[in-house]
Amino acid sequence: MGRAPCCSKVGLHRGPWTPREDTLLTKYIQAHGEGHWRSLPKKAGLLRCGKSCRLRWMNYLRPDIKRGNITPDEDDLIIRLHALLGNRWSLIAGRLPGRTDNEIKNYWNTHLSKRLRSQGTDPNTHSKLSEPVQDRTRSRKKTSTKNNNRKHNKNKTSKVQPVKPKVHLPKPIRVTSLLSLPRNESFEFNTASTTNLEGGGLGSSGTEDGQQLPSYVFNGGDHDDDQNGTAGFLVGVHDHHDHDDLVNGSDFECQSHVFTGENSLEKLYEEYLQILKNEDDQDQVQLDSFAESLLI
DNA sequence: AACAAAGTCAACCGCTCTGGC
DNA sequence: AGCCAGAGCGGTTGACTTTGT
Repeated sequence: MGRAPCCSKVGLHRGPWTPREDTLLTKYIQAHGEGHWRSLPKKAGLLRCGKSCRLRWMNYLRPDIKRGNITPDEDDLIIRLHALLGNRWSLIAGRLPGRTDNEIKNYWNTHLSKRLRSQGTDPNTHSKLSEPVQDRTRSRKKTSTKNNNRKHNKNKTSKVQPVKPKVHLPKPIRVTSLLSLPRNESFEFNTASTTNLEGGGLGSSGTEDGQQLPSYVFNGGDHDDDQNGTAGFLVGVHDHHDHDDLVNGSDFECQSHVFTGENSLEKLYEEYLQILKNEDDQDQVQLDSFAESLLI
C-alpha cells in the first residue's frame, strides 16, 4: 500500500541486542511505561526501530517472562490449544502465562510439530495420519545445558532462570476501550498458570444463556487498584516496579467476579481437565463452546 | 581436529487491525 | 469516508550451536 516503513532503517542498529541496549530499554520502560514505541527509541537513546524495541521488550525483557524449558504440562496444553485455535500463537501464549507467542511458535515448529508427526498426527489438522512419519532428524543426544550455554555464549544477559516459582502475568495488550476487542478477537485477560496452580487456574464463566463454560476468562492483576474484586478488566497496564514481588505471588490475585479463592481455582482447573479428558465424546460440544469462548 | 548437517531461536518483515482526526 | 499512526500478529530468516562423521 506504499505505506512508509515504521521507521527509517538508515543508521539504526539491527541484529542481536547488546546488554547496554537492553538496559537502556528496560530502564526507560520502567520509568515511563510501555507504549509509544515509535518515539521510544529516540527518547530512550536507542538506535533501534520502535518495532524492534517492542519485540525485544515483549519477548525478552519483560519481567514476567518465564524462562526455562517448556514443561510436559505446557507441552500438552500447547498441543490442545493449537488443536482448538490453530496458529494463533498470541492467543495460545495468552493461556501460558510467562510464555511469549514467539517462544511458543518456535517451540511448536521445532519440537511439537515434529513430535506429532512422528506420532502419526498431522500437526496442522491434528488428525491422524495414515502412517506415522519417521522422525528423520538425527538422534542427537541433548544436553540439558545446551540452550543455557548457547544463550550464555551469546551474552544474552537477561536470560536468567528464575529460581523460585513465579506467578506470571500474561502478555500486555493494547490499552483500548473496554468494549472493543483486540485484533485477535479475544480479550486477553490476565490468566493464571495451568501448570502452576499457586498462580491460579482455569475459570468458569457463565454465558448469556446461563450455560457454565470452562474458561480462562477471569481477571487478575498485579496492580493494587485492581484487587478489590471489581468486574473491571485489567488490560495489561503493568507497573513494573511491582514485579519484584511477583515471586511470592503476593500481588497477584484472581479478580473474577465469578469466583474467588484458591480452592475455586483448583476446582475450576480440574473441571477444565475433566472436559479435556472427555473431549472425544459427549463433551465435545462443551469443548467447542470453550474454544468459542476463547475467541469471543 | 575439521567439517558438514541439523537444530534452535532471536530478530526481522510484511501485513492487518484499531482508533483518532 | 478516508487517511494516518500506532500497535500487534504470524511467517520467515539467518546467525549461532550442537552433534555426527
